[in-house]
Amino acid sequence: MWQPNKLEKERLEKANRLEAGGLLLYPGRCQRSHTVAEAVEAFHSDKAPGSTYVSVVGRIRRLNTKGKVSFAHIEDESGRVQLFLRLNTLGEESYELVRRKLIDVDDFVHASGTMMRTRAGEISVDTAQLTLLSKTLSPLPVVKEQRRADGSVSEYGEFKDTETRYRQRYADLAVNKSVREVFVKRARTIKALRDFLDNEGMLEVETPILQPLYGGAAARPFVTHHNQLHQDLYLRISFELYLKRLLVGGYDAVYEIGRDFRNEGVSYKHNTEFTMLEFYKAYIDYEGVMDITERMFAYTAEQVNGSSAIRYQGAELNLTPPWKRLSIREAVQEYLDFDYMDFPSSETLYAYLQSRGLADGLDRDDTWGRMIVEHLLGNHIEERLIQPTIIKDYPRDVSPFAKRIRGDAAGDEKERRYLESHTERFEFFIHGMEMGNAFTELNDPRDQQARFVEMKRLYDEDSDETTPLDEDYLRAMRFGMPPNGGFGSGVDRMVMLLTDQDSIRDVLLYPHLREPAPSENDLRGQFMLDAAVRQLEYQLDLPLAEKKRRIALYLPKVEVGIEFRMANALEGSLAQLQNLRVAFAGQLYVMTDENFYHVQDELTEMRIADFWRSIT
RNA sequence: GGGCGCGUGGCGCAAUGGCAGCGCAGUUGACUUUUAAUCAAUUGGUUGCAGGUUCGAGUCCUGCCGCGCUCACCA
Repeated sequence: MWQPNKLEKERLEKANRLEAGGLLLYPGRCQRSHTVAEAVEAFHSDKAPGSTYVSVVGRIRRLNTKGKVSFAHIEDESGRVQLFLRLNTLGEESYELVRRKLIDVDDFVHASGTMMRTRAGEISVDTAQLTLLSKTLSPLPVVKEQRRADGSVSEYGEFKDTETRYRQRYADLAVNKSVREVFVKRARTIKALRDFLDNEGMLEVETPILQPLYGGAAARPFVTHHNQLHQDLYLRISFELYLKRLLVGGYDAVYEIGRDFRNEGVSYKHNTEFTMLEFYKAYIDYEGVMDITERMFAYTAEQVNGSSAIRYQGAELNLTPPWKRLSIREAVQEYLDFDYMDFPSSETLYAYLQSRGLADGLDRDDTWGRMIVEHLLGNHIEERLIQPTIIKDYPRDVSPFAKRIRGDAAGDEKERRYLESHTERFEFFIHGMEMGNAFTELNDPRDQQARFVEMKRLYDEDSDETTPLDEDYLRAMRFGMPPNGGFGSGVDRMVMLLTDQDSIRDVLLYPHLREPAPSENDLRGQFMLDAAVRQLEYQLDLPLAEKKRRIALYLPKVEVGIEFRMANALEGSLAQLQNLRVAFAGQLYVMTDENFYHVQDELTEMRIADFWRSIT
């Protein structure tokens, strides 16, 4: 339950006074003739001064009450404009609302009047009519701006506590314009990607989010259950297998932009759910995908920021094609100065890396491919790939859906082994961050089946790397899948690049956060209700209506003061309960999964640890 | 999950273990061209939660909760 603080009580009081005076606090409609930006524009193209009459709406962001004349800035999505509020123009009654500050900063208002310029030079609405559109009961955080002579804006006071900003994104957006701009650019990014892919002749499709079998990537899935069908379902970790089935169905090229879910840690570049873009195009290989990738990134950057050269975290990045392309083998040669093909097994490679002092944090039981990709590339090379770089030709055991590399070893044993153990796959990196992944897709059903089996042999059942064998996917492939190139990329990371944000959370409107501890008031209410409901549910066999009646009677009698998340803790471990202190009067029953305890008939206060001891 | 850091009025921040303070916002008053308006007065706090050490804890110790950074994990 909401417990208004001092500021909120003041606003509630104002709201009551306004309402008592017959004012509508939340009228259903208003007449808007211009957006704020249009109103300013109209003033500029105004031939005769004072001839432009506008009705604008917005939220009050600044209010300067000064005797018989006042100034307010209102803001709508298009920008801000000043309201010039004068007793003579506005009239006694309306002006009184302003002068008495019954209309506050943060309220939504409607203002009508002619456009004018104040003596200080600011274009303003000479307000003749001011109407409240929505009364704000909780004030937003205070942020003041100063516009300097050179046009730059500096802020005084900020709303920057990250936790509150993420949990109360609406307040963050309402106060921080730069945050709003990020999400405008995000929308433009996704639109640009769609436009680009549509123009490439690809068909946008939608595939299941709930899948009976997950696959297409190496990640732990979320599991859920369909009650009626008695079926476990996975939230997808990628779209890959469903999209490629569509190429079997006869589409030349398909793409999907949507949400993936991975049950893994969060970081500045990982969120449990994130937006993925995947496309598959028949009759091209990974070289073709590279070309599309480069053009797509350059195009999107141009659409969003007006240039394919961008500035990210102080670095100048040029997304203009062509990008640097090199094989992972060449990358290791270039950055770490050795040829890993000289160490063709995980044992020999590990021994060599140890001798070079490069084995820190490396698991000696890892597969050969993982040592190269996860360790050498991931830990030693990735962070140095600042300008867009395509790294291609990956070891096979980490690439179960990519086609073997082509080429002629010409009798050279080392080269023969290289060709045999590598696939036509590439990842690309910008500013040290992996941006996407692509292959010449495997379309030989026999090879694909062998890969599934091989993965099962190489990785434990519960390893992230393991990919469940998908019989239906193999069946689809047996019907004939055209040769094709596929692509997958994290859209959030792309938005990070284009908006110069260093955390994925800043490009997600609602990033995933832990459940916060509920306030004591919430707990009090929740606990009282739980206690009452439980008492009735388990002690009395009554019709629902009677239960409700008794709950209503019972509630006021229960006086509970607790200082923790009681509801959750009761289902938690004993250790979690140690610090709880519970005080209650009246009859109270506490439920756990197995037991049902009658606690006390009279006032009791004890630590939960003691309570637990007394009943076990 | 490990390490480091942070948590103090609505927001931003102070406080060698010794009276919890400042700015903004708010409230009251003055002001008919302000724009971080100004001037005068003024309200507002169980310092994330629970224990402990101490004559005395925002500060030190322990546990817990949350957030950030980082490592691990991770296309």
